Amino acid sequence: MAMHGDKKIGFLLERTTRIAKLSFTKAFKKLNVDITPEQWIVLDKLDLKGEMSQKEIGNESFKNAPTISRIIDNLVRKGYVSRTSEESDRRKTAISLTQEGEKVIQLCRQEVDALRDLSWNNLSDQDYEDFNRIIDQIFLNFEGYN
Amino acid sequence: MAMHGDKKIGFLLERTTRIAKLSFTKAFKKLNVDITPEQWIVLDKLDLKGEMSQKEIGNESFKNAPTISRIIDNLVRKGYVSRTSEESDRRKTAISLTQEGEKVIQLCRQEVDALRDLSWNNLSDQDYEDFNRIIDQIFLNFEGYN
DNA sequence: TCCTTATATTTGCCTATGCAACTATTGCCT
DNA sequence: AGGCAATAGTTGCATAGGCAAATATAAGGA
Repeated sequence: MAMHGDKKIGFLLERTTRIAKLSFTKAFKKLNVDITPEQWIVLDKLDLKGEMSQKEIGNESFKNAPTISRIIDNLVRKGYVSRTSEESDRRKTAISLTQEGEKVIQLCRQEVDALRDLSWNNLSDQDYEDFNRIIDQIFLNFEGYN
Repeated sequence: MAMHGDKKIGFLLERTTRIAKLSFTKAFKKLNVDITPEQWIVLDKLDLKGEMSQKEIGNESFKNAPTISRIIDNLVRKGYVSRTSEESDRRKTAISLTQEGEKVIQLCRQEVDALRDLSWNNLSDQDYEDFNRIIDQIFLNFEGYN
């Protein structure tokens, strides 16, 4: 395998992740919706799956417990989700979308999809498949190191 | 072009970027060097290019001025770089590696290279080229949105 | 039942990053 | 020269995220 020095993996990932976040941030601002990309991820998960515990949200979005806890704090403060202590296991809190939260989903869904499609401009279906495969493998490689 | 909903670009990027940073963080810890991946990026740039202004460092690493300012603050506090006001233009500060900073580079270089190679395990040279091309195009696509 | 361990969440402290506002210089134009 | 715009850097305030420690609750074993 050849050298990988000319373009640095960390740099490529970091730079593109950052501009992706910025783009989504601008999209929400354009729509006059006061959420961040991370908050969108949580709202979107709740929309797809319904009520979830913070632990479940964390597992599915690969974020740790403190991070999820604080993102939920902010979403509760904005009135987009609500916390309810679960009866069956009072360690858990059930997180669910409020009506306001559902409204936010409605407002943003189309633009989010459009932006995701835009990110694949000038790239083929084959590129899409390759990218998914490669970035998953890179993830696994790092996972093995940890 | 087909739908891109099943795997979400933001998620793929974010997850892999995060584990990459974590891996580098652990590598530095293993070496008993108290730097972060971001601080490494700056030290590495300075090692390659010699004295640079904060603006130059920011341009090359795609970080904004406040971020660079604070990363440099931390590196100065640790004694790995020094700030000198430039004579020709006193708005600029010349940042340079200290001897301690050079020592850090020496200590880490090998492990950083090894980790970068490891990230390409089970992937071909073609994959490497494809990934670079695709992620660059994704970056450009988002850049057009902004 | 009592004790130990595991799990879910929260909080404190730190770095990185974004935006906006502010300071200090330099450059340019009239 | 005088004044205004551009440039380099810093600082305040916010979110995200990492680690470690603390709290609350549940589960399992002696």
